[in-house]
Amino acid sequence: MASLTSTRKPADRPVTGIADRLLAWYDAHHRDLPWRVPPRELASGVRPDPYRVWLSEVMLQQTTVEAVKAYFQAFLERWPTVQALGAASTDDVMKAWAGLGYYSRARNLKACADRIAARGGVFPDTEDGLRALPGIGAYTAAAIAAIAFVRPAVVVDGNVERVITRLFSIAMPLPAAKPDIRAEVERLVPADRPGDFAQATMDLGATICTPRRPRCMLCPLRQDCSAILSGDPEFYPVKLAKPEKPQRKGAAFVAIRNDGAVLLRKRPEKGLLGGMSEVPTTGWTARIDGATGTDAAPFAANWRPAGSIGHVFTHFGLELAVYRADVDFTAPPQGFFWSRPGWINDEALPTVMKKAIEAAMPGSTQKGPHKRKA
DNA sequence: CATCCGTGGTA
DNA sequence: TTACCAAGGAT
Repeated sequence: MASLTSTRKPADRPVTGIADRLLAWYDAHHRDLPWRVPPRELASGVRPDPYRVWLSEVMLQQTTVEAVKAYFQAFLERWPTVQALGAASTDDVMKAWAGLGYYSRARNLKACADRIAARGGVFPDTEDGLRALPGIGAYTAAAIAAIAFVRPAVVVDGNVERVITRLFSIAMPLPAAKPDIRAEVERLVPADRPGDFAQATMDLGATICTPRRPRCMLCPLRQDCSAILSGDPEFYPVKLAKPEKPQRKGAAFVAIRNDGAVLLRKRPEKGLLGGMSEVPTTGWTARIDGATGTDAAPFAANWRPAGSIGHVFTHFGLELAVYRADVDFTAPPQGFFWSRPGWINDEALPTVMKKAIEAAMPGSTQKGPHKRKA
């Protein structure tokens, strides 16, 4: 049975063949992704563009492949090189990132692009060099080093953790099991194809060794897998229960000028939705609820109820009462600005704010990466 | 090591 | 519907 401690020694079991079987499966069943150089092309000497590898890896942090695709294409089209991204304004990058979440990534992306551009557009080709850059942590540094620079880096993401804990029946809960997982990956990674090995493990985790209902019958590693013998591979990886999310309340105020312009303001650079734009709201990021009526409106106006919207953040849920007022003043109050009429989807608005605006102005917003008009 | 940080999809 | 979770990083 699985051990709860680290007494298992990595050298106890032979691993010959695991990487080979995994890579053979990858050669035949890999996903075709916009940022990826497929194994056949890689073998014939095609090298991945480090800019694309980096951009995709940052976007993929805690974000699904399907959500990333459209944003990756939009960024690449608008900023084809890291120098181009370095020449962009942080504000434009935030606007382009709107809707993808974890907005500090966008700020760090721009900061990192500046650093790379200052080096002539050349990325560091070592794990340590990459790790020192903003927005690049242990995982991303290893992934770029392995995929773009063929370094034998130990790439461990959520997929790898799941595959490895099942393969070796590691029952120690995460994150305590991370050192053991790293040790197992370290002895599996092949020196000649570290990038493909990393991507193969992630593809396996995404399509076969899934969190729920893994398709073990189709798995190229079923003969190597310890968890499958237990009859309940889904048991792994073991994670501690997460604390339940508190529910907060507040109000949002959508002021609309007669030409359709919406009154916005910019949020502080740090913290929740840092650096993004918003319609004025009552407090709701504090531990306590904000006011839900018009008492706390940013200024006097004919505020009318426009329904309410719900939104779920990482660590709390939010219900926002939405009010709309049609106003006739031209000069924005101190700290506010008017969005360009009809261009609300071009602002750096997080999804929760688009929901509020949509409630006040049905049909005005749309999802996905913003595409600039000509 | 724990907490904070978005969003959308799935069973 | 609730609950989980996705190619994590910064502090």
